[in-house]
Parts: sequence; structure tokens; C-alpha cells
Amino acid sequence: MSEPAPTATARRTRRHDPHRRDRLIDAALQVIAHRGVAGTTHREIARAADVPLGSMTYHFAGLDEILTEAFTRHADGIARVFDERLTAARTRDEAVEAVITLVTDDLLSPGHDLVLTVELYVAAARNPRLKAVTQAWMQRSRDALERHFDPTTAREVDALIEGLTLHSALSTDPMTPAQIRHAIERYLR
Amino acid sequence: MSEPAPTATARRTRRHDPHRRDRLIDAALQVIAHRGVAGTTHREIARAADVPLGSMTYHFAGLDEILTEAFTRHADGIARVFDERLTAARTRDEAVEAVITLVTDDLLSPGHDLVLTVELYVAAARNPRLKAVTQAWMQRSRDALERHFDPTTAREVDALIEGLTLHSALSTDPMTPAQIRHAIERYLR
DNA sequence: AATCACTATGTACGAACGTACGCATGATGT
DNA sequence: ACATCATGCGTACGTTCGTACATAGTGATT
Repeated sequence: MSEPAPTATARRTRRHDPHRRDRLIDAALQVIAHRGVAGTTHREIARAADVPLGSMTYHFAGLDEILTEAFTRHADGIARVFDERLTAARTRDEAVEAVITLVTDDLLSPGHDLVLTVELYVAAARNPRLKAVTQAWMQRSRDALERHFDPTTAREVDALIEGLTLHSALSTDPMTPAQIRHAIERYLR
Repeated sequence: MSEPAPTATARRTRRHDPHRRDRLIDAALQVIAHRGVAGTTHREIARAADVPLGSMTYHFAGLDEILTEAFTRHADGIARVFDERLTAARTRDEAVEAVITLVTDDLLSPGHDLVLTVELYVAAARNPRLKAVTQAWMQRSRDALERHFDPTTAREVDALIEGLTLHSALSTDPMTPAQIRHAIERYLR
């Protein structure tokens, strides 16, 4: 996402590091995914990015600022994929396929940390700035869906996507791609 | 849920307090709802229940134990309502109505703190005991739904319920009961 | 009434935290 | 070449936390 970090040994001697702020935001997302928002501290992020603690207060006004920027990056990334897939679809059938692909390939891919999304929801419940991030993201998803479906359907299928993703992620017995396809097609065809 | 607590002044003089453990678990749920799991500390719970700090270590082996018991109580409470509504339904149509009532009246009622459920999901991602609580709850919901619907439908509608509740709770423009009814009926009828 | 097991309480300690701040350093513009 | 200033760095302070523990009060049993 950003430029590679200087190696640990290099950092001990060299100091120049443009994009450090960017790397810190990415590091914050890693820490959130691994330890949760509760376990995300200045020190953990600094360790993950291999920068000294003092760097945190220089680049960010406080922990809130880091969290906001990190979650904004996360939401924007997912929303962009959402947009792209649905914009590429030309017909309603293609749009249905796009939704299925979104859930099975993008949202539930092993590399994608779904837990980040749930962490965002929880944090948003008590942080107005994060609530705004969440709502902007939801609005963007719905707008993308409305390229192909009427507003009511868009809203409903948006909720369905949410439920399918969440339940699949939380279950020891996750839904198969075929089951997800079945659920979405049942709703949209 | 439990017996009323002795008043603050009474506590200062008297000490006998059976059901204190129960009250502490309820207090923990209140604190989780207000401050989140991250802001839930021994001291906050003790303050909410108006007991001294030392009482926490006596009644619970650690913070994990309190959280587990609190979330177990939360999940059991919702699952019980779920069971009851679906057991009371005699026909498929009544079952559909029961599901609608569950979402609009029970899960989304102003008194019910939906944020507790999301907090549980996040905590469960990193706590095996809480993961077990979540999965037992999901299984119980699905079993209840299977009294009236085939397993595939049960699973899908369970996910739909999740998405509808979550989106309604997070949105500034929450879905109306009519919209929720529309979404569920579209799926089940 | 005496005893005892259980429950309740206040306090203390070490660890981890957010944040502030003074100093060092390297890039930049002249 | 040199001055300037944004950036990088180490450290320290005050706060809050989980937890332990010694002591004290209480209800039950005899």
C-alpha cells in the first residue's frame, strides 16, 4: 500500500523516512486486526512499524486520530472494490454475479480481515467521527447497488450482505460459496 | 433481573449482600453497554454496582471471567426470547410474524442494547470462551428457526436477521418496521 | 455463647498506558 | 557553505489498570 519500510538495522542509524505517516496507518490496521482496538496502543503501533515511540506523538495528535485515519483507509478500500465491481457490471444478471463475488471473494477472502469491520462498528458506536466513516461507507455501498437495483432492494440486499459476511466469519462451520450464492440469488432473482 | 441493591448509604454501614455476584454481572453488562468492553474495568463495574473494588477479586478470578459470565447472560436472554416466540408459533405464517416481531420489537427495541451484541462479536474474535458462547447462541437461533423452516432457509434468514438488525442500529436513517417486514416477507413468502 | 467458614473491605504494588518535551539530525533553499 | 526548520528520537511524568493480600465483619452450626 505504501513504500517499504527501512529495515530495522537501517532505522537504527538512518532517519530519513518519508511516508512514515502512511506506514504508521497501515501498521495501525495490522495491530487492530491482531489485537483489537482495545489492544491498540501507541507502543504497539510503533513496534509494528519499527519506529520509536516518540514518532507517534509527532505524526498524530492522539490515538483517536490514528484510529480514525486507519478505519477511513479500511472503509475506503472496501468501498472502492464495491464500486468497481458494480460499475463493471452491465446487466442485472452481471450485477447479481458481482454481489456474489463481492461476498465470497472479496469480503470473505482469507487475506481480508473481516474483524476490522466489526471493530469499526464497535468503535463507531462511541466515536462520532468513526460513526461518520461507517455511514459514509454504507451510503456508498447503497449507491453502488442502486446502479442496478431499486432503492428498497438495494437497502435490503445491503443488509443481507452484511449478515452473510458476519455469520460466515463468526461460524466454525462457515457458509460455502454455493450457499452464499443460493441466498443471494434467492433474493435477487 | 436480580434483587435490588442495598442503597449507597446502607452499603457504607452494612455488608451482608447475597446475590452480589449476580448484581455484579448485571452491572458489568451496563458498563459494557455504556463504555464498551475496552472501558470495562474492575473499578467501573464496582462503581456501577456500588461495591468496593476488593469485592471484584473475591467474586471473580479475573476480568475474563466477568466478561464471559456477562455475555453468557446476555446471549441466553436473547436466545430465550427467540425460542419462546418461535415455539409459540403454530403455522408457518405465524412463524414469519414471529421473526418480524423479533427484529422490530425485541432486537431493535430502544431498551435493548444492540451494541452489546456487537461488543460480544468483537470480544469473541479473540476469546475462545466467548466464541463458544456466540456459536452456541447462533446454533440455538437456527434450531429455533428450523422448527418452521428447512435448514437452508433457517440459515439464510438467520443471516438476514443479523444484517437487518445491524444496519438498522448503525444507520442514522434506521429502517422502519414496515421496511423490515417487507424484507423478511420477501424472503419467506 | 462460642466457633468457624464464608464474605467483605481497604490498601498497596508493579506494569502499562498516553502524552509532553528537549535535544539531535538531515533536507532544503539560498 | 550555511542557516533554517521540519522531522526524528529518547526519556520522563502522572494516571489508571489488574491483582494480591491482610484484616475485619457476618451468618450458620453447635
